[in-house]
Amino acid sequence: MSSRAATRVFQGIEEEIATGLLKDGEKLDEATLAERFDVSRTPVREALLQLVGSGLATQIPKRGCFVRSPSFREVIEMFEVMSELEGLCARLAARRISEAQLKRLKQANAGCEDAIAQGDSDLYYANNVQFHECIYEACGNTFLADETRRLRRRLQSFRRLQLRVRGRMPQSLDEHHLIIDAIESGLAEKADELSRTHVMIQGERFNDLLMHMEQAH
Amino acid sequence: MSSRAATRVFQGIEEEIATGLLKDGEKLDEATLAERFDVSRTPVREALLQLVGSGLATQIPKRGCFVRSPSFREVIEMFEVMSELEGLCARLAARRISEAQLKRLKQANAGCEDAIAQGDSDLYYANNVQFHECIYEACGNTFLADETRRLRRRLQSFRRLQLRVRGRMPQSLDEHHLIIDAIESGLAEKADELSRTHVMIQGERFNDLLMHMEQAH
DNA sequence: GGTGAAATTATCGTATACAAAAATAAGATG
DNA sequence: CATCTTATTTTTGTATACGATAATTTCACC
Repeated sequence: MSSRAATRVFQGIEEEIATGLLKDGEKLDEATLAERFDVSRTPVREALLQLVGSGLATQIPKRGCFVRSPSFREVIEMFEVMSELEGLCARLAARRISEAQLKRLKQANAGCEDAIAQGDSDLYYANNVQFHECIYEACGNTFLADETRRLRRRLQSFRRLQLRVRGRMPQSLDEHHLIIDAIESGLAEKADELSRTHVMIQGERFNDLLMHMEQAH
Repeated sequence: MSSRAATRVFQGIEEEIATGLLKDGEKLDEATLAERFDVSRTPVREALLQLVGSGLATQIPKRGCFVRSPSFREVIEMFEVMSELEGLCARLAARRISEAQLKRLKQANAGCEDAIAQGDSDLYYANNVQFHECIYEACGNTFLADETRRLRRRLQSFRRLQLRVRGRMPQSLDEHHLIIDAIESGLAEKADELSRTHVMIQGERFNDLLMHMEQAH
């Protein structure tokens, strides 16, 4: 955790948006937030600026900031882009990965297997992050890796829910194995294709999940 | 022009970085900038935050902000991502473009032809922007379009130089024609492939340009 | 003369104060 | 009673003031 109040507020608001405490369209009142986080308006304003920068809020001049949860359509659009970026990472990784990186990639996946054996979805989540992180590093394009992480972060809250969807974890693991094989064999196009569908399936699962949640209502 | 001082300062610094007045690694001193733009430190700090957010500066806690021009390697990396995004835009556009959008796409390209006939590189640049803008709109993915524009904007200063490279404009136009044909025929994969190479050639040309500039020294 | 510690200085990060603009409420007029 | 105008209030955007931390300088000691 950073010692800066501004980042504390930023992460705080970010989390409240993710957990649904702050809903879409809700006004982010500077004075109220300042009081709630027990700081002055200055760090709150800095946090709001960063929120706008990362797309979680919109700012209307002289009218204030408002929560901007992406619409259903927008989430699908983000998954469409995410699948492309992940695909590119995998394609490049297939050409550029080192032995050490490949080893770590396999270790991360082994961690995923253990998590499934233990039925621990949080542990799976952590190892899954590692798995993808290995590919990002192996792609040899720092800018691409950063951009992909950024988008992954934005999709995080939607992604985490998906793992709870029945039967997703074992299927995800199967896909990981195929991706590793393709990368290890240097089959760039195959690794790309597999990764793209790996992500797009998550997008579709998100769709299923929404349907399910709407039915529950 | 915005009425906000913060955005004025942001755009001002942005331009000074683009024109080379502020060089890589140079310190962005809050007090100095405040005096130069005739505002207080508050809007300067907001501008710096935005600069950091858009990757033009880095911030070291308790030590201040510094200009962060992308390295040669990073520019190449950005082109690598850009080519992928442009490719995705074209692939989706091939599936989703409307008649009206296709018409505007052809008009933009006709504008490019005129510009070449007149030998006007600025006019070519303007119509070229229109050409790509049409594809962004036609891809039917607002998020993708926004992200691609964002990256295009960051590469702008490097891109503009390239058109001056000998023989680039006519070649670029040929590529446009092929892309239009692929999109019109609904050949998604072909449109993707053509667009990707279209951008990557620019990356390579940027490479050539750098070599040339280094020789001139 | 060189090295290390303490004092000084500078700058960042935050709080508060003020000004300007917009939203809201109140009142007058038809 | 509705509507337009005007006054009040709320809130944003900017300036200034202050405290804390890191960089720098000074000075003692080896």
